[in-house]
This record gives sequence, C-alpha cells and structure tokens, in this order.
Amino acid sequence: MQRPGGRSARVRADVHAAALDLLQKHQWEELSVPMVAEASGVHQATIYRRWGTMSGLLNDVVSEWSATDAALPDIGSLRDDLLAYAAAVAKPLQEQMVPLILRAVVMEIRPGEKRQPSASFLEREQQLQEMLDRAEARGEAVPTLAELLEIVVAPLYFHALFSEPLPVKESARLVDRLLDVVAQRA
Amino acid sequence: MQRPGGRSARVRADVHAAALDLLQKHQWEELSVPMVAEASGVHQATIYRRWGTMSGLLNDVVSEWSATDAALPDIGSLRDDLLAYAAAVAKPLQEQMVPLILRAVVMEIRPGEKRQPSASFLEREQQLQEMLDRAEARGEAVPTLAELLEIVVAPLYFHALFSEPLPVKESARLVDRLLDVVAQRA
DNA sequence: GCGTTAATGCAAGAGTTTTCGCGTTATAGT
DNA sequence: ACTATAACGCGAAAACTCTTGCATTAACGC
Repeated sequence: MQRPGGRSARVRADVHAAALDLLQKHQWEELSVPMVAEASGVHQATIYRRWGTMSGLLNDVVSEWSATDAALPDIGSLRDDLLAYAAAVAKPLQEQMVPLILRAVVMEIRPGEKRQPSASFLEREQQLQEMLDRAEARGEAVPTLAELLEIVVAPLYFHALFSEPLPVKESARLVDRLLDVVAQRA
Repeated sequence: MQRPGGRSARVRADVHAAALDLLQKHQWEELSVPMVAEASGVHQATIYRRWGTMSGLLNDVVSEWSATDAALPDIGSLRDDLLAYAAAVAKPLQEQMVPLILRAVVMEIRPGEKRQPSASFLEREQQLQEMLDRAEARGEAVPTLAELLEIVVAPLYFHALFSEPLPVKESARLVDRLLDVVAQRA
C-alpha cells in the first residue's frame, strides 16, 4: 500500500524547493544530500531512502518541471505556431533555473550507453510533429521535425549552454530562417 | 620558483591518463580523487594539492585536450574549408570521450555568473573568423561567424548531447544548408 | 474513529573523502 | 657539483557522506 499523499507529498515539495533554491546559489557538484536535508527540514535518511542519491533527486526535480510544461500552441498559421513555440523554448532558457536543469540532463548521459530520450522529450517531439502535420493539412510548406530541431531549437540551446541565452525576440530570427530554408526548397 | 618539468610533468600526465581512462568506464559522479590516485599511482594528497577537486582536475584535462586540438584547414574554397571544419568538429563528437568532456564544460557553468568563454574557445572563434575573412577576400559570399555557429556547430553539439552524435558525413548537409542561407541572401 | 503499516525521524556507526604536518625526493638556478 | 626549496609521498586525523536498526508519526482502508 503506497501513500503518496499528505506528509509524503509535503516532504517531496519541500525537498524539491530546497534543491532548486540551493541550485541557484551553488554549483551542482557542491550540493549534497545533507545540505538539502538541512535546507528543507527533512531528515537526510528520508532523502537517501526516497531518492538514493543527489543525482536521483535532481532527476525527480527535472521530471516534475517537465511535467508541468505548458502545452503547445495552435494559433493558425505555421509561422505563428513556430514563433510561439520558439519563444516558449527560449523564455525558460533565460531563467537561471533552466540551464541548471539542462545541466542535470546532460549529467545523465552515461558513457557507452545508448541515450534514450526521456518520455517528456518524446512527447514533446510528437506534439511538434502534430503541429507540422496540421500545417501541412492546411496546404502550407512545412519543414521536417529534424529541420525544426536543428535550425531553431539547437541554436537556442547552444547559446544558453555555451554563451548567453538568446533574447526571446531573437528566436523569431531562427524561425524565419527555418521558413526560408523550406521556401527555397519548393 | 615553479617547477613544471621532470617529475611534475610526469605526475600530470599520469593523472590525466588515469582520469581519462576512468572516465570511459564510469560516470562522472562515480569518480573520486582516491580512485584516480589509485589508478595513476600518484598519492591522493598530491592530487588534492594540485587540482583541489575532481572538477578542477577534469578542467585541466579538458584544457590540455583543447590545446592539442588541430589547426584549422585552409584548403581553398570556402565550402571545402567549412566541410573540413565541420568534419573536424563532428568526428571527435563521435568518440565517447568528448561528450564526457563536453559534460565537464557544461558543469563549469556557474549559476548567476556571466559566462566567460574559455581561452581556447575564443581562439577557435578567431581562427574561424580568419577563415571567413580569407574567403571574403577571395570574393566569395560568406556567412557571419554567428551563422556558422548556429547553423553548423549548434546542431552538431545538439545531436551529440541530446541524442546520438551525427555521422561525420551528415555534417556536409549542415554546411550546404549554411551556404544556401548565404546564397539566398545575395 | 480505529488499526495497519508506509513513511519519516532519530542517532549511532560504518565508510569515504579531504586535510594536514612532516619527512623525502629531485628540479632549477648557481 | 651544490644548494635551496618546490613538489611529492606518507600516515594519521578531521570532516563529511551514507547506511542501518529502532522508535514515532500519520496516511489510507475499513
């Protein structure tokens, strides 16, 4: 018999909040379970039993964050949909929190192991594909999903990881570049 | 009076080799200074004194790896130069080692802190700019450095980080896309 | 409510990591 | 070759991380 509600839910929320808070002030490797325990008021033994390691805890935080991610737009024209989507990707990359979460994702890469995209990642790809399908049904010239990821999403992540996050309005430039590539092909 | 030569150089090489070797078999968080000390035959106190932390040690490994990075090509046509460069970026991303090193770079991102690109990164950008300048002097239509990074480099890193590294020959596709963007602008 | 027991708190202890003082080695300058 | 001392090795101690057994709390089904 599992008991996800009440106290357990409170503990989970407190620990997540403390972890995110500490993540703003320290780098990943400086964090420790005892630190999160201290900051959250939850006993360290509880954290070890529920999450095992600091890495496991961060995974759980990331999962929850991904889950609350907003749905994709369905505005009307492909360009507007893409603009809304690109802005939706670029905006959270502005906040300090998300590069940190991204970092946690990168950390999960294991040597020699085939990387399996997370469930939320796959779900997001499927939503994007549906957006493209809708546009194609309307008779618009559409890019492939791969092109969308390479031309719009990849630069956003690249900037966020390796220099400064791109301003949100700059993401429009990427969308127009994508549409140019598509148009030229026709 | 510093003493970089002789024994110190030997110690550095041994420790680096051991760290890289262990990095192939274990994930980042499993590594520890005592492990590297054991594997390298160097006393752990020495590692702590010279590098401080496991993270600092990996930084040093990355620095050395970047430093020995090959020079950029100067083949003749911009397209050939870009193809050679793209392949030079894509190839090491195939090896297991480099995603790990990349991971170490990402780890270095500190919360809230202005990210300052590493010296090798800046140097590399300068080399690229020179490549573009040479092509422009020859009268070719050239992309900006930002376009090169966004359209060619960013997708390569994106694939390597979030799914599977792109096959080297696929990088040609990215180069041609870049040149298409440039040509269309003219 | 009431009872069962999952989940947490607590504290001791086992295991690891990191530091430190001191003796030894061997590099770099003379 | 000789000297001064940077860099290293060593071992013990300090600090920290993680585990474990038992007591306590409170969620969920009745």
